[in-house]
Amino acid sequence: MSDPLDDVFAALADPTRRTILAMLLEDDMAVTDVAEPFEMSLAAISKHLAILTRAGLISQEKRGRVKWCKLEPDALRGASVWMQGFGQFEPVNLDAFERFLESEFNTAPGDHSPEA
Amino acid sequence: MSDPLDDVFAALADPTRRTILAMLLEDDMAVTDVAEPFEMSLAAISKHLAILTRAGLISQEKRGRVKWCKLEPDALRGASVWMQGFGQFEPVNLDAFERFLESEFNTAPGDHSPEA
DNA sequence: ACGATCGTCAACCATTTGGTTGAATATGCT
DNA sequence: AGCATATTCAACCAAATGGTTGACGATCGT
Repeated sequence: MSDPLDDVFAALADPTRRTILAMLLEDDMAVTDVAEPFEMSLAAISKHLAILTRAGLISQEKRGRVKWCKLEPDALRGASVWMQGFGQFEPVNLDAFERFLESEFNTAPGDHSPEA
Repeated sequence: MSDPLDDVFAALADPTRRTILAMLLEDDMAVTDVAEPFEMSLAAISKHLAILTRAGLISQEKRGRVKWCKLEPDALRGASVWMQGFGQFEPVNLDAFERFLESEFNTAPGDHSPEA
């Protein structure tokens, strides 16, 4: 009954969560490591990660006692498409959009070289 | 001290507000007319519009006793760019993106034909 | 000047959010 | 077995959110 965009945008509305996503852009991380740079409890970060998971923006896989967090960038697609409905642009042709991105950046899928 | 993205994404997280934005895509509207299709008080809509205004997503101009609401799609740019930092796409060349959109849809700026 | 319309304000309310702490659970190490 | 580490759970809290209603100030039409 509730639009997934609700969860995605709500998840993105918090700066801590956006920072977490940016961190995960570089590499998958364990919950404890995600929490390390923040001045807030591990439990708080755990909640943030749960929210990101519910929004589909990350996935969490438990391996041993460590739970690994992985960015799921595809979850941003819906939101991105929605937003592109504004501006002067018409409802967007995603296939063409992807072709455009490919030709622009010549990037193989999943091949993002971390800059740090 | 607080990131404008906080306000933009928070504004977008509510389905009522997203619907309002979609309505304004077709045309500028008076507050009362924005409120009409919703089953909630005018005051509630007025608050939603205030939130959209604070996020920069719309502007409001009072002409006579009527306050006109106008979509400000540029406010989505920052959020859009932020999001495009994810996925497999690298930090995006917006100019190229716009050229792409132009060539795809061949649409004069502001010329959006409403489908309803 | 009067009444109707447009929109906001103020007070209130229930629910959600973002954080805390301490206990609990699950796994790994020796 | 026993202890340390990784993570969540539960209870709690303050503040923010999304809604209501009723009163209010502006402006329009007659």
